[in-house]
Amino acid sequence: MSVSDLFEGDIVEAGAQVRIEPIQQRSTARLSGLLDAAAVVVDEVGFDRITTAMVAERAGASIGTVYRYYPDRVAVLHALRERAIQRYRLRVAREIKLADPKTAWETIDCAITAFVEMYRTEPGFRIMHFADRERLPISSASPADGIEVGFLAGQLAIALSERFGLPYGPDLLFRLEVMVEMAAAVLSRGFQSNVLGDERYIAEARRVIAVYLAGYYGEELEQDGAAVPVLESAE
Amino acid sequence: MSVSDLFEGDIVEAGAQVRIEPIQQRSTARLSGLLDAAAVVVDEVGFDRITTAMVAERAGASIGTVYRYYPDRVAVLHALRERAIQRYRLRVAREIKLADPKTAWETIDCAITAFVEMYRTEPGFRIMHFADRERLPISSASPADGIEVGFLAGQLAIALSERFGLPYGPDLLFRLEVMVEMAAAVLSRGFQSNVLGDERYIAEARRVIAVYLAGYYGEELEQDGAAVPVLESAE
DNA sequence: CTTCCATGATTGAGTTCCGATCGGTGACGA
DNA sequence: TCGTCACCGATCGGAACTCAATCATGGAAG
Repeated sequence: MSVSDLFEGDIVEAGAQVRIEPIQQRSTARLSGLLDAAAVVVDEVGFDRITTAMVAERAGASIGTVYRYYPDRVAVLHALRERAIQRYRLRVAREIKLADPKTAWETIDCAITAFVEMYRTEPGFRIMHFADRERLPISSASPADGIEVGFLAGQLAIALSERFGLPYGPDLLFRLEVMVEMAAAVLSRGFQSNVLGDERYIAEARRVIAVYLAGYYGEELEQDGAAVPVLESAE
Repeated sequence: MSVSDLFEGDIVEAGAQVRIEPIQQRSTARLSGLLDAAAVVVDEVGFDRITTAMVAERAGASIGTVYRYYPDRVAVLHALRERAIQRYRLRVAREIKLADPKTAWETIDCAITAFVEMYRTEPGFRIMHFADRERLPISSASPADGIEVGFLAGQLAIALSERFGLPYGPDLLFRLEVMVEMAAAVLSRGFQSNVLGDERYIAEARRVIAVYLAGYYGEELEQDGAAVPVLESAE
């Protein structure tokens, strides 16, 4: 089983997203068209100001059509987020196939690269960072572990343990969860003032994550010839 | 000049927050009462679902009063965020007075402690992490540096350079900006599933920031017997 | 110290606008 | 050709927001 396969499967939808599953073909196009419109509108006016009318108009549909598929305004945003997550996962998979990572770090780096790519090409991707996550239960792995795991941390944990022998368990999940939060925060900060993404923040995100990973699992790490500060295994 | 003084002054309000500055005393109470109500409502129903009617009722005021002070619904949220920032700054000042930090790291650690305290005691503090920051320009220091600096990073930069000799400049600002993002992200994650704050995330946030700081400015020191990277008074 | 009143503060019914519905119409596919 | 799917948009309910009337305050005048 290839690492990238992990990122290509379907994940269970958390809660009913759409009211009606599309049957005919045109409706599938409508559905994604609505989300496309929502994505653009989000970029244009922000979350607070988005209205269903805007989405409908932008999608060339009527109000009723929006409500045929989504129960309310926020459900549209949730769906947008879900789709963004799905697409991000696919992009990670693609990136992994492309880069063929030989280490755990390179694998994680693929996830970072994919994240940056998404920010640059996917309208409305900011929703990943800014949406109110409280009310967006994500598919969690094992609450019994005393930690709810986001989709990315969960998938990476499986990939890294199976492929590169990192010991699977609460510790790995926790650390990946921390990594995901840190990387997402710094990267998003890089896109806050610069739509193309401030390269300094992007580079720093990579470096920070590399150091963090090395601190727990790695020895020394070379990158571009420059000596990167590395953390020794604590304890 | 004490370090904590830096965190006690007033900062310029970014954009007109309130329509009318309160003159009489009772109105000041009303204003903060409205924000108190908003904070509670935010915690209860989330951002999307908050209504001006809820805020008014919870504050024991009428709808009209809300609109006397705030131009619209989102303005209330913005004001709530501004106040949270103000209170956080005061709390950092208090924490610094209390802990009397001897190193740059200890100073930053005060900011972390204050952040955790705020999460625990200040209703609606989540707004710091979840609000759409795009439309909330914060008082920036010097856009000419090629980097917009958040209030915290800016203040910390001044404090750390003046008190502990860290070289002031774009690099320091950038690194503090990164630190702020990382710490806020990990800490907020710790409060996502646990209202009291998951201690593992809090501890990890401290550790990560300490390591990051040490990576640029520090050597190693001892703390609590365990080898924890700590920053010496630089220079 | 009391009265008085200009002005700040508050109210809540009313207006506008947006979120959401639903019955009617058109389009697909079998 | 008919049953079902998809779409529309007038319409309703409720939330955002206004404003003219009313109340409260605190300082000035006596």
